[in-house]
Amino acid sequence: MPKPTWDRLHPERRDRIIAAGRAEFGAHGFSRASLNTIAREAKVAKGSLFQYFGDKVEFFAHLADLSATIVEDHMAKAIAPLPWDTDFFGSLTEALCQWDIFFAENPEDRALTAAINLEGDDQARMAVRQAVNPHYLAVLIPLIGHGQGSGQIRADADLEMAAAMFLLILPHFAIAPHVPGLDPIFGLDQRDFEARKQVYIKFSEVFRLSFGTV
Amino acid sequence: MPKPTWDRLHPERRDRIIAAGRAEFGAHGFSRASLNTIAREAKVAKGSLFQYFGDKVEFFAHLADLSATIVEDHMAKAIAPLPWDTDFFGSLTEALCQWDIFFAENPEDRALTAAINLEGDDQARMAVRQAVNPHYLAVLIPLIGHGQGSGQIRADADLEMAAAMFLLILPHFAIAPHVPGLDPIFGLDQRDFEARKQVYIKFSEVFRLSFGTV
Amino acid sequence: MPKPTWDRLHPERRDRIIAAGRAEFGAHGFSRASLNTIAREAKVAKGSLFQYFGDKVEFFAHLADLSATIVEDHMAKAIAPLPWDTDFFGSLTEALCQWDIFFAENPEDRALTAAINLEGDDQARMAVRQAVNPHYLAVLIPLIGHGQGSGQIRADADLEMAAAMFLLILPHFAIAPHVPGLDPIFGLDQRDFEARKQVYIKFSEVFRLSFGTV
Amino acid sequence: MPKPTWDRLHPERRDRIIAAGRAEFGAHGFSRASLNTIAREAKVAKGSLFQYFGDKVEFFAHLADLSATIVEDHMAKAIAPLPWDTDFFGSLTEALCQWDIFFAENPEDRALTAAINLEGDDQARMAVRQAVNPHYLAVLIPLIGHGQGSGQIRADADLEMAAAMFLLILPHFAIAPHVPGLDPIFGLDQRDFEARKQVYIKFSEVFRLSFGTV
DNA sequence: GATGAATGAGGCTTCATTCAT
DNA sequence: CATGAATGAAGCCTCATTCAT
Repeated sequence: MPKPTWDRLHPERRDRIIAAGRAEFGAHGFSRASLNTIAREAKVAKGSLFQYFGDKVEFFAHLADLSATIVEDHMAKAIAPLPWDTDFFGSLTEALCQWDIFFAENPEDRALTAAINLEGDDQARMAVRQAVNPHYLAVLIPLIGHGQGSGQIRADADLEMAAAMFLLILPHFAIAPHVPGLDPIFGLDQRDFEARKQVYIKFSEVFRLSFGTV
Repeated sequence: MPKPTWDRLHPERRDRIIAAGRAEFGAHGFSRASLNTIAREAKVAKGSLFQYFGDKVEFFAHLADLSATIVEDHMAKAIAPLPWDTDFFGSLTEALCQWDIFFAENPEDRALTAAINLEGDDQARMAVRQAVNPHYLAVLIPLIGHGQGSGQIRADADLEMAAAMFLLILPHFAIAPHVPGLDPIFGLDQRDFEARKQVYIKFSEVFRLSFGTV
Repeated sequence: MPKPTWDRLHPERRDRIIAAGRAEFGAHGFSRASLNTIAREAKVAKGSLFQYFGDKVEFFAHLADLSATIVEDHMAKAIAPLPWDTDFFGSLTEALCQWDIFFAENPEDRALTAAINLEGDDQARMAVRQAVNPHYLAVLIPLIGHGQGSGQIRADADLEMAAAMFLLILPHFAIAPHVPGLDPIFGLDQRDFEARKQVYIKFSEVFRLSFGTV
Repeated sequence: MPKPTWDRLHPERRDRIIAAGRAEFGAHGFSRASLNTIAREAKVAKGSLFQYFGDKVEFFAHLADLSATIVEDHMAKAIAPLPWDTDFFGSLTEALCQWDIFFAENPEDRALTAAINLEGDDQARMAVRQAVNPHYLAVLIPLIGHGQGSGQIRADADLEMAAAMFLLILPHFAIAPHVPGLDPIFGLDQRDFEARKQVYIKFSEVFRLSFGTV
């Protein structure tokens, strides 16, 4: 989606632009982020940005894609060693903890995730989610399939429903602990990691009851 | 939250402002909504808005509160006649259908709900959700309690978790059928009501398995 | 076409804006004129201009209308005393001289006329000519009718053709003496008034031969 | 006027640049045409254009020259067979029809002619008309001389005036049928060819009365 | 209590031209 | 001779808020 120019760019320059973009879009969301600010922070002429991306939406979508790739890679590695075959739902809890930790430790990716999920502009949201969703599903789908293959998820379970619920709840778990006002019940934003872990345990349990074998 | 002036206003004038505000905030979300436009549509001086509300956020929060009240009232009435005592989860499906229908038939309340849930500005989002959440909970909490009282929800079920899941999924069910790109799995935005009803049935089933008595 | 605000404006402020607008549009034509410059020269906030006019085109059209009104008023007065009844074509020559003199002495109206007639943007040109043409015709039509009424223009002359030729040639006579490169044959831009007068005499003669009684 | 490099260019490359330039300048006029767009359409590096032409004006002037050459060649051939010696003014009508047809069938040359005649930038207009006018006159002058030689134009007619009028009216007849708002009286842009032909007949008659022998 | 004119910073985007490779 | 990345000024327009009337 970026223009060919983008790929031919000196890596150091490209990195400056990415860094500035991540910071700005993360801090203010798509609509209120300023390309002026990004250009200034990246020490790049305003017009240059438009040599690389057709418009603001395209730029945001690219950053979203990059971030989602990072998240996907990290999570793929983080959950690979877990004992899914023998303890699917325990591994799920652990995966949610890893998820929590990752976003706690990577505030920029977290902020971008928030920006992506809270975008109100139709066009921007569609572009950005189209870029991001495949990355989520690339991890989720095989994982759920694995659970079914190992006999821990019921053969007749509705996998679509499971995936849909994850797609709704994962961004929430990523963001809510750090964005005030998103979760008025658990108050995820006001608890420490240990307290949050209890929530993840409960959620895994809910999931087991709904989709797991008896 | 509105200034005292607001309440002393001629009702017809107040209604014009509310109507214009609902339309504008619904159409563009908080950040991109224009007070200029609202004043013009309401046939009211720009400055007047600031006689009634301290700022844009306060105005938005008030409209959100009003809308949530409408939704709460409607849903309370709609679900009262359902046979919760004898068929809690069937009633839940039916309630979700009513929920779907209400937002299908009331595009302005739906658009406001979307605006509220997708707002990226921290301050605005907190203000607005603080105004809205109590209305959701006012319906949800007694209902869940009722399910437990009638023995259809397990005595040891985690009611907080149940409420939290609802608070996450209800706005989604309200918005997703009409906002493109929110639900890439079920594709709620591309299905007719009958197809969506199947989703609600499945969700009730998930909920029964997680929280219901055996 | 201007917004109501425009008419309620303090006259002195309005005049400053008009003066700045005439100067800038006259100097650079519509497309290359800068609203920034106009606002600065008029000592008015950039945004204010948009309180008075919907956009750049509307602003330009208003200035064109004003200028055409000035020209119409001036010419109506200037040609009223001429002996049209007894010497139509002599009066025509004299009227063309007056026309020449007016634009020689009023460089801003001349520049605006040039800007109007040379505008390449379709939308702007249509808007602006719609505003201007009626003023030309308000003088031309009765005049030509007069010539016919007094028996100096043939009864069977094609008045439409006459009007059309005037509408084409009048702006040319207004502009060409002061804009280089428009008239490579007579070289109107390189001659003094007396030499130009010879051209007007010739043109009147052409006109007499085409449309006058024998 | 182009740099020497231009002539040494591979013809196919040169043609791509010409085609892209004609399309862009014709579509938007000189000021608003974009060299970026031209380079992209011609599949040529932006910088290359500046190897062939000193600047935008020079490029435009060259394209104008080319187009005028095409028009001149076409018209010279088209009017050669007409019976100027025996029916000068009938031939004139027919020539105007050919003129109309040519520009109806060659939208790019027409658009360029419009761009040339409506250019508001002094420098650009002078450059471009200097390039174009000789082509017009190369056809007009001998033709008018011919009319005089054959005794159909009066010996004492003012040929300069005749040429000047043509130079004003020919571009108008070329453009007005296809550019809205240029001709509010005849409404050339709203008529079909047959109706326009009536205008050309009338114009020839006007010309005959002014300059023809009795 | 109502008005609405004024503000001016800031929004995204486009452009002709240069110059190092 | 060709390339195309970089520039940065300038473009039009929008906005929430203030304040004198």
